[in-house]
Amino acid sequence: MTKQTRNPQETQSRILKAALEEFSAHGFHGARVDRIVKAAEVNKRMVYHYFDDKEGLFKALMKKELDKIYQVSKDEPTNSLLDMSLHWLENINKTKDYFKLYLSAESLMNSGEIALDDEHKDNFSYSIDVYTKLLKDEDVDPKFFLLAMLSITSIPILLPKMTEIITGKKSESQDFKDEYAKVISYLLK
Amino acid sequence: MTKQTRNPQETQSRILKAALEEFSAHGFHGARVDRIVKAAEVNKRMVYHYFDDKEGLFKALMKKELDKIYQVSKDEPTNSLLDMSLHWLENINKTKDYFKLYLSAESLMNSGEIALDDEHKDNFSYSIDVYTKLLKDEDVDPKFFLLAMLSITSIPILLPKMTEIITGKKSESQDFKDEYAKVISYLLK
DNA sequence: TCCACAAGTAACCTTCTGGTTACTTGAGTA
DNA sequence: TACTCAAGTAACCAGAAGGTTACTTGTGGA
Repeated sequence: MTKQTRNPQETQSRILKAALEEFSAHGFHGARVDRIVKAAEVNKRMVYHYFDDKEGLFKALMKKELDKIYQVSKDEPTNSLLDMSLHWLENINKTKDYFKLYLSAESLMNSGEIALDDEHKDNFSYSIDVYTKLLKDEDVDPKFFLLAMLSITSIPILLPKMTEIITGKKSESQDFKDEYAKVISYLLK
Repeated sequence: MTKQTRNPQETQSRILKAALEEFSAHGFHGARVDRIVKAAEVNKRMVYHYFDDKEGLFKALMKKELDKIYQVSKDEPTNSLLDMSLHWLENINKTKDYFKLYLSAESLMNSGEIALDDEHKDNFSYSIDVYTKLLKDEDVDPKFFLLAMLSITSIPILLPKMTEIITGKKSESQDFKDEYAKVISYLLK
């Protein structure tokens, strides 16, 4: 196999990689196509060739990252509330990018600028089922419980700066996770 | 007092009001000065006259909204973890706008586009003190505990769409608050 | 071997958008 | 009353940003 002068798949994945960086860091409106193109070292035309427009690129990324959520979801334990929550905390790095992209999507959806596919919405039914069983004797709506758990695990991703200001640790660090896991254990004891 | 044809204070507050809407809905980069100007029914020049530039306007808003946080903080009960958390949930509408603005500020800070005044950082020391006392016999770092409580109360604001998808209720509704309060009670029982 | 089409390039275009210029008008005050 | 300066207006501008045009080049199949 000789080195190819053309490589559509690599071109696409280079674009996606650079776009993920850009959208995560700056959000949809803050992201610059020219920066993506430069970082990916591809011709600008290629972005439009493969993804139609900025929005198409964004949606392609969302889809790709949603798959990673499924991966983590697949391995979720079902035996206890605590283990489930710790599982999501443990896998924060895999779900991180999706949440960051989703944050942009939220306001875009609210202002009617984009509509997300339904697969992004059907994402929670499995977890709700499990929570329903585990919480059947409690006066707590499993859907609201899920939201609370989601909150706890996603905030360090969505507000890394605030997280660091408050706790003094970077949310990616093991130190952070260890100490935060104690809080979750305390809440679910 | 005759009706004035000029009213600098009202002009400023009209700009601020419209800007809050715009920045909350679209984030800093998604916000459009022209839309703010149109909604506020003022001349575009006035924005630059009073606030220098888009960033100045954004910072002025952040400052204004931070004051509301202090208001809620001032009335925070100190007797129990549960009451403290419920207090923030109860006052979600007052703190809402600050959180939404802060969300923009996070990525702007990370990419070095703006720097926030220190007052936005010193915001948590009081709560940490209270938590420290209440948690003195537990193996839990109060700072991390604060982060968890902050997460739970802020996510419905930051991700209203996701909140609605999961729970089926709008995060502003009393229905939502009542049901969510049960989760918090369960966690802090 | 040749052809059709996907892959890739460079330069360009249009619209949007934050910000400005140059000006007028009203209000407090000496 | 006249002067000064803040308040307000309309038209304009430069540059940024997303997207396109018109073109060349490589590759896989008939």
